[in-house]
Amino acid sequence: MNDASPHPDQDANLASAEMLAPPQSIDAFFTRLGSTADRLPKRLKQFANYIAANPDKVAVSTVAELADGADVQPSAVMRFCQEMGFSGFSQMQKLFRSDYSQKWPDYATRLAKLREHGTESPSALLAEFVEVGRASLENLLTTVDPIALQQAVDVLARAETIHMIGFRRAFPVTSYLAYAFEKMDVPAVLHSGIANINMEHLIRPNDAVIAVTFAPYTEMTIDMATKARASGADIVAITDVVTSPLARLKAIQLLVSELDVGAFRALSASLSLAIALAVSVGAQRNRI
Amino acid sequence: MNDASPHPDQDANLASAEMLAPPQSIDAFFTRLGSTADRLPKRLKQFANYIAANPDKVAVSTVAELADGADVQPSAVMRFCQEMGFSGFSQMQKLFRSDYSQKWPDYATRLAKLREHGTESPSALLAEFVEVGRASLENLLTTVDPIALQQAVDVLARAETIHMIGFRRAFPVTSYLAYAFEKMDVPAVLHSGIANINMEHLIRPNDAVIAVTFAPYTEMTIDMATKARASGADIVAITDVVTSPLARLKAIQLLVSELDVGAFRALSASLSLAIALAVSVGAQRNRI
DNA sequence: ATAAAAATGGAATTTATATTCCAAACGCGG
DNA sequence: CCGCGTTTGGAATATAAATTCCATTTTTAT
Repeated sequence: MNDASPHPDQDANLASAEMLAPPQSIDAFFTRLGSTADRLPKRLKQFANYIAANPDKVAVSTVAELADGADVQPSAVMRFCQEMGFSGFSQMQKLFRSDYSQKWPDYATRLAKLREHGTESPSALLAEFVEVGRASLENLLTTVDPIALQQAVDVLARAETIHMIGFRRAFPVTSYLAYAFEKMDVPAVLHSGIANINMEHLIRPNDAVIAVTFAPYTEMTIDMATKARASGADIVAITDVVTSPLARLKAIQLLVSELDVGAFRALSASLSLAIALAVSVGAQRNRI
Repeated sequence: MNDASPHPDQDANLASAEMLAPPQSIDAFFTRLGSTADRLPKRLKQFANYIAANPDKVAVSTVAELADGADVQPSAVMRFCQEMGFSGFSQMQKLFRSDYSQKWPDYATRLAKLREHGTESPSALLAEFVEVGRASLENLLTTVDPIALQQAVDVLARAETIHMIGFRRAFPVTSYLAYAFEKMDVPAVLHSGIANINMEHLIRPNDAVIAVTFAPYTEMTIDMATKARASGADIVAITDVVTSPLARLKAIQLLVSELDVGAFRALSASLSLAIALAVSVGAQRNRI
């Protein structure tokens, strides 16, 4: 923006410990934090991240509590406050406290307000997805059969290699599974369909497959799962209804009914199921 | 409870200073206040009215400040607290403070406890992810700035081509964006990093970039976003805190603070934000 | 590799805040 | 109008919190 400014009183231009007016608002505070965080030493950055993630705690906590939460020393908190331009913690807390009472209108009323403003604005749409996501998550606990889930975990924990199949709208689910398995050192292959190479022959009898697909079902997912089944692998299906084509394969079915907003859905429930599945499998494998 | 007692120790029957269990929730507190207020002496009633009218102040004020606001003496505040069953002001304030952060409860310790209890069944884990997902979704509405969101939509609707960058745990988000944009015929490129081909030079000045990364930030995402910025493209950042490295790029920041379960998170909030963003962009493009 | 500078952790100190105490004021029944 | 229990204001004390200080460790530059 104002690069030619002769007055170098911008945050960015301040080399270091020069005294500097304290932020006058929470917004100003976080703006400055964003532009300063890089330059901060380790512990101060650590604390900066903590309050960036927990801004609501500042108003109602003591230095010691915050320090504890961020896993730093109280003195580091003090240095941070001074680095941000405050005289000390108390002054900074005063800022957060003055902003605090404005936050009283809770989630419910905020949502209602957003709704009133018409479904035109992106925020209203976001509110829709949030609401639908919450509902889907609640449903998830009733649609997923705990026994089936346990079976799925057993099967996957026993498998030599886990194969993940899922395209288009299901791909975020499989790619997150792939990430989780990799992080836990579980041998797993993501069949991404890149270059149209079919890696079906990689699937061996002692392997297991996680197939993810929702109506309208992707042809390729069904195909690949069918072939995998033929070669003796177990199938765990993450899908939407019992009548899904995957049912025919004697797959262990984990059902997710995700609600739509228009033509799209939030995928919250599917992702949550997937990650819970992955972590359980990882835990069970390492336990052995 | 104690049925043997001939003295019913209900609030209503207590004439005066008998010790009495402190309220366990804000609701319980106000219920008791309502049934006790009449019996209180003048100054204490005066103070009761004050906090009934300003409940949000209790968590962030000192005794002296509240006393001042209600125009009573600090000692009156103390007597009030004790009359309500608390040991003193501090205990009462603790209740008000914990209730506030109830919106974002202390999951870290709660999860630690759960893990000690050995509740490692897959269903229990799933329940955790569902719970955390719900909390994250609720928070999403407070962390995402509606104005920034609108800006992001404008920028993306105006762009010739939209580029999506995000790897590892962020990849499910970008891949879902890619799916949504494709379905709405919005020209968009998913930079997947396949074959280590850098497609940075594809990014032209009239394009826009959606960069998605969460701590610990993926180097490549930052790199690519930086280069894109250098070639004049606008950046929309989906990230976790303002201290994110993407802040430096004058990006439009959409903040999602997702809670962890162990080393993983449910991604519910991030996905919801992403799809709301995509649909808004699609709608706005087609409107023109 | 070494010295200088910066950052850190923890204890010591200062300051703010909660809490208690008591004398004075008040209201009430005689 | 007087005595007695209750309530009140304000000062005194105890407690907890913020802030500073300094010795030790870590990083940076030479």
